[in-house]
Amino acid sequence: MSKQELEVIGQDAACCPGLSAAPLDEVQAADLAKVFKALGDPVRLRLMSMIASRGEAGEVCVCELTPAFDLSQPTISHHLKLLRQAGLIDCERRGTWVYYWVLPGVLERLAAFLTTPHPARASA
Amino acid sequence: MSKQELEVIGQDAACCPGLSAAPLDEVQAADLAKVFKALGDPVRLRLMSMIASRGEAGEVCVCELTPAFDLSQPTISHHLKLLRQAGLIDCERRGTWVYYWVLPGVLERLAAFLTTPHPARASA
DNA sequence: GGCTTGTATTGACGTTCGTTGATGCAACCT
DNA sequence: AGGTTGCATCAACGAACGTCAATACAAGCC
Repeated sequence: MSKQELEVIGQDAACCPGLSAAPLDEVQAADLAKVFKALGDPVRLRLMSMIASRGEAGEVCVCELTPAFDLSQPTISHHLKLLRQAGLIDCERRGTWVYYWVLPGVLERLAAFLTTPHPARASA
Repeated sequence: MSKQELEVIGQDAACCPGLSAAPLDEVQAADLAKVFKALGDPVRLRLMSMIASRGEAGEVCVCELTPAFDLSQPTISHHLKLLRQAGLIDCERRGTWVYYWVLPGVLERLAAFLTTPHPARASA
């Protein structure tokens, strides 16, 4: 039920130069785009928000997520899968229920990627 | 050649509670999702990166962007339009050429949205 | 065992997206 | 004026996406 995510937002190192640091090469862009694409849907953004608002080490049961939407249960399950494949969340089954949480540090690394300034070239 | 963008990432106020602050409502999620969706394509991410790496108040001529890709000129033009409609960049025509730049503060606000912590409820 | 509940997967459908060639428009240059 | 260059728009196509009903799987309970 784990290990299927991307390793894009680096976990260890600073994933990549930063958006403004230098032009991204095709590989970096393709990997990062998957993460942003995962966030680029209203349902998935709300799911992320509902999970993330539980705070550090917080969890949410799927049974709390599904009824918050006007969508079928398979659809919610599908969106959760995409968020997981993007490396944003993970889940664990406990008894009958499945709990989701935000992978620690992912949001911080994404934010850092967006704001890392370019290396204000000394020559200019 | 301007005024067609979203006003999602707030310009003035802090746009919205923050992803982890509280569950997003449908309207906030729909608006924010458009921004992330705009970044959710490898070509657009590279375009953003190429423009952003010019730094504050930096500009890039389209004539520099197009040849960096293995895509037709209309395709690049289309992606630039989407980034502009998402409120991430703007452009101006000067003579024969068109120059693009990143709207100031947008990336910072997006990053803040991702990392704003939830209001560590005092009761817990 | 069989029944029930919670979640994931499958297969299909309509819609949106990324791409292109053709065309249009704006500005420069003789 | 006519020709050329840079960029945007249009119309069309295939691919990817979001959604659902049906089904399968997992775990608890009788």
